[in-house]
Amino acid sequence: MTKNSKREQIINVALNLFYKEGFNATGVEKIREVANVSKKTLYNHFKSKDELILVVLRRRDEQFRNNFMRAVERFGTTPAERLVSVFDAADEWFNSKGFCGCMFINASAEFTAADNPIHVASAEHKRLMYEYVKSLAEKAGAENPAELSKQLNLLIEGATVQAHVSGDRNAAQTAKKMGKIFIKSALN
Amino acid sequence: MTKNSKREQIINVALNLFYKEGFNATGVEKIREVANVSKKTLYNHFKSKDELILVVLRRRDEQFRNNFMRAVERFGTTPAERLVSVFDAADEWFNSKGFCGCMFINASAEFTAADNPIHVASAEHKRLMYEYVKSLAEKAGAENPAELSKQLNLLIEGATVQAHVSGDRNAAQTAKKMGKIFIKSALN
DNA sequence: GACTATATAAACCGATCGGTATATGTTTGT
DNA sequence: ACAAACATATACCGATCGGTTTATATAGTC
Repeated sequence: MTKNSKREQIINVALNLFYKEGFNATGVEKIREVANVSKKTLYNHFKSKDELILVVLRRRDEQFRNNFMRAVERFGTTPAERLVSVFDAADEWFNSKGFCGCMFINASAEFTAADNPIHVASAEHKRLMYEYVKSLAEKAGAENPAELSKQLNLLIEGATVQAHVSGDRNAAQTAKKMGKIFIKSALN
Repeated sequence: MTKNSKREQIINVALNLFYKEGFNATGVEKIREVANVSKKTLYNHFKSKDELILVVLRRRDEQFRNNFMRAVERFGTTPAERLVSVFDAADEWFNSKGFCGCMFINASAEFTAADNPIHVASAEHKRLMYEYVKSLAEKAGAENPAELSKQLNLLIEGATVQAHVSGDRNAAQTAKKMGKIFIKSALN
């Protein structure tokens, strides 16, 4: 039970620090200190900082999509409703305490090269979000689920940026109003 | 004439390195080396790395908006056309060599605190882009120029993220198709 | 009770960080 | 021709970077 507790502790601490302070700005020593763990232990579990970042991103992806999907289900019941609910889920996220933008957009900003494993992992997260919304669109009987998902995701990304960079607390509502038009049109 | 050449050289080099490699990942020593300048000279012109970053962001804002506006004017002639052209300008940008996303989104990702001067400067750039599109919307006689500008900017942000994170070369075209709907609706 | 795995603290590595100091040129305007 | 302004190279500062090493302690398993 306590077998993986150290590892979990490191991942959780690293996730919070990376999200709030950034990846390059967060030193391994800081993570070690906050996690209350020896450096040896940290490097027993992760062979490098880059590997830790990748593990953290995988964890964040799981947590984020899980939370997002549960929020969508909470805000809507029918498939059609749930397409709209993605913006309510986004709204809740933007206005949650400690919101610092999208961790994967942030990661891509620090690791700009497209072939960097960290960048690739970020793109993968976006692909999974796309797949999720596409599956919602399919269940709702959208005309072109792939296109609708791409459109709704584009709106979410845009709202996320406005919420973070410009501190626009209503960005999700703006996007929701826009998204409804495409949803309605796709469900004819 | 060569009076400010050192200063200009430093700004240009720093701009390129910050954009391609990131802010925290780019050391002052690297900038000094590439700019072929002594460290003393660099610190005579800029009292700290943070100040240099702020100067670079101001420069980037000027260059970017200037270039963007000229592209918009190149792609469209009437005010109504030019509202659509913002997506052509974005398209050109996304597919230009060396594209690494939006420098201001990237800056906000590294300096997440909303009251950080660097973050504030990024928000200011977004505000100026908003004002520009709003002025286009006013000239085109849009019903609600402020709302239309916010919508179109949200689409541009979303496309920028998709283009950078996911490497989607067609993101601007997706956004253009979406934007046309709001433009048409606003111009009734 | 002995063995193995995992934990610890702390010293240490070379490299780099942002930034300063010093002492010596090289322009530049008058 | 001369002084002020700006340039240079280089050494230096303490702090931190990512990562390793060593020697010791604390678990859980047979």
